[in-house]
Amino acid sequence: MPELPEVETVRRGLARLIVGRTVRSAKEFDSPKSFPNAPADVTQFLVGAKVIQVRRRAKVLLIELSSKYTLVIHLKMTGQLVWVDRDPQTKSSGTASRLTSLEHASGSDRAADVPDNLSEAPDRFGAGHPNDSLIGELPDRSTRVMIEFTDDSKLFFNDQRKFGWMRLMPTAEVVNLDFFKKVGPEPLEDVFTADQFVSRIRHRNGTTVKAAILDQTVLAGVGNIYADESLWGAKIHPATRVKDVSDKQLAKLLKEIKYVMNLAIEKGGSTNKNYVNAEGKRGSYMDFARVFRREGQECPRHPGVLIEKIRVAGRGTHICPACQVE
DNA sequence: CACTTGACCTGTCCGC
DNA sequence: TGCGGACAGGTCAAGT
Repeated sequence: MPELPEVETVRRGLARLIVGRTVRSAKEFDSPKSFPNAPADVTQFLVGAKVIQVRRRAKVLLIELSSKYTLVIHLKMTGQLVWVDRDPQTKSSGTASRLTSLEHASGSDRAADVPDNLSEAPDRFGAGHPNDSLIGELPDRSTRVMIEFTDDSKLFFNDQRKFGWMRLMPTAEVVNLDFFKKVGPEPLEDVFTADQFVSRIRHRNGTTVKAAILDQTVLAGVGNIYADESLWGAKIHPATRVKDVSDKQLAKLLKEIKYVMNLAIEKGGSTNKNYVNAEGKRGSYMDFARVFRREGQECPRHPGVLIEKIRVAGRGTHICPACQVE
């Protein structure tokens, strides 16, 4: 799925595209799997409601409605939230300009925290053209929910693997979800310090450092791509036990997590395969990735040394055997 | 309790 | 070309 930078990119797009719009109807294509709310709830709290704001916590999107209900959405591996204007033919020309800045979310434009030795991301050319659309005519076979607004524009929840979910619930009850009770701090918030990170990750001293940063209760938002990218940045082998990583190395690791996530947000996220933003466009971080899905290519720090793919924490894992020694 | 593995699904790619 | 198996950005539940 989308990891934190991808979900944040979708959030920013939705904040621009759907805030202020009013829901006319909602249709679920594979009831009740994706959207199991009772039809009566949908009628009462979704239809007729206006979108107030779009928030994010960890990898979860929260679309707040004027009905005091919120759509809570987790995209998991292949989920997409795509907004389509009412007339697809004018999509490219009309979409962005027609929608003036309804809201700019706070803290959006913080500068990337760039470690000095990594001030330039390797700009090897990847396959992705940042604005390529991966979306054809919607709905398609992966569409699970379609929400139509009163201006005839539509929001599609597509999800090929059907791991994702969408729930309509009272806004006041969102904080009581088990996931939100357990999930760790937001890594990009300034109040989350290296000391806190070290203290939290030390509770996972017995496992590998990669498993620990993928653990959403340690910190929120790291997934497989940014785990590999940040561990390479910090020159830590992913299979190293947390107890064998020094506080200083862990502080460096957090700095790298912040760096890759900020860079990824700047690049509109990573499109490995399915991910698209709220306008159906891919992200370009993969063009800047140093190790993720680059097995067989040279390490940017070690010309002649090839990146390897191994398995750590049950996940495909990319390392430079020269800089990341267990 | 801490940690690891399988399950959830569909699609794609790779080797035989 | 067809078929089986492995694998894919996440998170739970069940197992050790």
